[in-house]
Amino acid sequence: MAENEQQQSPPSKTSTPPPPRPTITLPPRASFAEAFFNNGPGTVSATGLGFGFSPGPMTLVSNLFSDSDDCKSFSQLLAGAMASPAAGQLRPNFLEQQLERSSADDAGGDGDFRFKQSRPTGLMITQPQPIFSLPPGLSPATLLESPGMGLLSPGQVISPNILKCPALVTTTTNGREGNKKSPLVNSISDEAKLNVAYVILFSPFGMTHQQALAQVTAQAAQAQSHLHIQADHSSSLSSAPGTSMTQISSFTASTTTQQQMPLSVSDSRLAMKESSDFSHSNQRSQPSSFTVDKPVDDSYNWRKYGQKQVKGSEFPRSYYKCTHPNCPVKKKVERSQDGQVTEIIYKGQHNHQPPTSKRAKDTGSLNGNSNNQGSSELASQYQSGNLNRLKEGLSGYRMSKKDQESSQVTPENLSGTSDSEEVDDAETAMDGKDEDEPDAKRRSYYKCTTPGCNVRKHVERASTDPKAVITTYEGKHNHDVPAAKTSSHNTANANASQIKPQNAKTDFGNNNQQPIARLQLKEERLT
DNA sequence: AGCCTTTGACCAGCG
DNA sequence: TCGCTGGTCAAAGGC
Repeated sequence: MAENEQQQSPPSKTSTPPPPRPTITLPPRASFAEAFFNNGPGTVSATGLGFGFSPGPMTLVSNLFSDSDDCKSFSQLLAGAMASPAAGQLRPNFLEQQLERSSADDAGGDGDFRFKQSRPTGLMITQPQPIFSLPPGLSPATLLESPGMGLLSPGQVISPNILKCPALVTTTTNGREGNKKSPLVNSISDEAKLNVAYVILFSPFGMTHQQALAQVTAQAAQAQSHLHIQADHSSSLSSAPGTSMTQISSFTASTTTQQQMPLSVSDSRLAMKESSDFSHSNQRSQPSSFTVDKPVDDSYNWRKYGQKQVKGSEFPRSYYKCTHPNCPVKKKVERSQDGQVTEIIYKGQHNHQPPTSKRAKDTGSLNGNSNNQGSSELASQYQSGNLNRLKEGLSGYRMSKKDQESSQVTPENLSGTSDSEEVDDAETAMDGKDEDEPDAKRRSYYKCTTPGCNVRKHVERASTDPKAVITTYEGKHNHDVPAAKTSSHNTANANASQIKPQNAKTDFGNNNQQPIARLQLKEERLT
């Protein structure tokens, strides 16, 4: 860390110093163990159905929103998912689904990629008190529309507390590669970036989403408390490293990931944070000691071949190549001075399977039985499984010339594709997976009944636990949220209300704030 | 010995 | 053409 800080002295060349970013510094939170094992009553599933004791990916996300007072770190949430018996039920294709849907969401083709298509039209944002300020022009809605909220499903009740959480995955679209500016983002102050909890929706091409998940999971071992809310006028969503943060690591040291964003199929952008392996026996809140400059653990071996201070980025960018012979994959990693990986951009596609045996060093695991390792192994397993088919299907996405050249597929590039086909492919692939899975899931499909609205919802329930639900949305509602009405389907809201009755309003001090509206899941009925 | 990181220099694209 | 910038090379050194 210190090494990084020292070596990354400001470049001599003049570069416009980025405006100060709103920084949220969190106080040390409860131990990881507490958060991990005591999944309190505040748990709300993303779908509102509640995962209860068996958190899944969505639960992780939900937890972000369910946690009322004390922010649980995303790491904690992830860790919880991995440790849970339901971890095995973690939809290996969950992220894929998100990917699919998010991709499909872009059918709008307005060039302004947002995950908003997946967002609820009226996400309810609850907040006990103002926690942070958003830059002028940045409304909560904007926040939620950001890719960072890609996993948020309609109906979720979101607590801005999420914004206090150590954020995990962030995305950036900057530089020459993805300078898609969104009107919304453009309205945001320069250099302001949004750093929100971002569950790996997209993985790097050669990397399965499971691996991405594994990485995030590995990161779960690292409790970090910092989050920047920044709006980057030049990016749909950027990762913003924390310049100021309260580090709360409950684990033993080490490295790995965090993730991120615009998705690429043959190439994705991934923002990962270094994560720590952890041992359940050591889950005290304590200052973390990050091991910096270690390649993010994504099951592949990388060799750093360069580092540069990139203009527009306050942090140096490192260049890595996959060490596998003839593998063209490269990745760019930006780290903050505190060692946090703020952005990872993959380029190319691995032409090989991930190394079967993890490098002993890559994670810096102090106990050879880290989650990280397990995660990687898990990822590898998935890698060779049906997910590959899904990935292959994804590779069919159209890429713009630029992206083809860079082997990157940003969400923008996905627009115009036959999302329905892609989704179908994905679903087909997943169906095939089910056949192999002893733990069959039940796949329900819903469609918004509003005329002309093509939003679809896919609800998966574990056969073994009806409460274990993963809901993925496809498309964007082209209509307003129906008038609020009591609905048994509006469980999310109900749950949220139970959990945070006091957080009935949002106070971001933003004029663009929209009236609180709770998504009516009920409207989406199977057709 | 092999692999990796570091780091200054070089190159190519772009305005 | 020139300067800026991002990306890459490659030598040196460390582990």
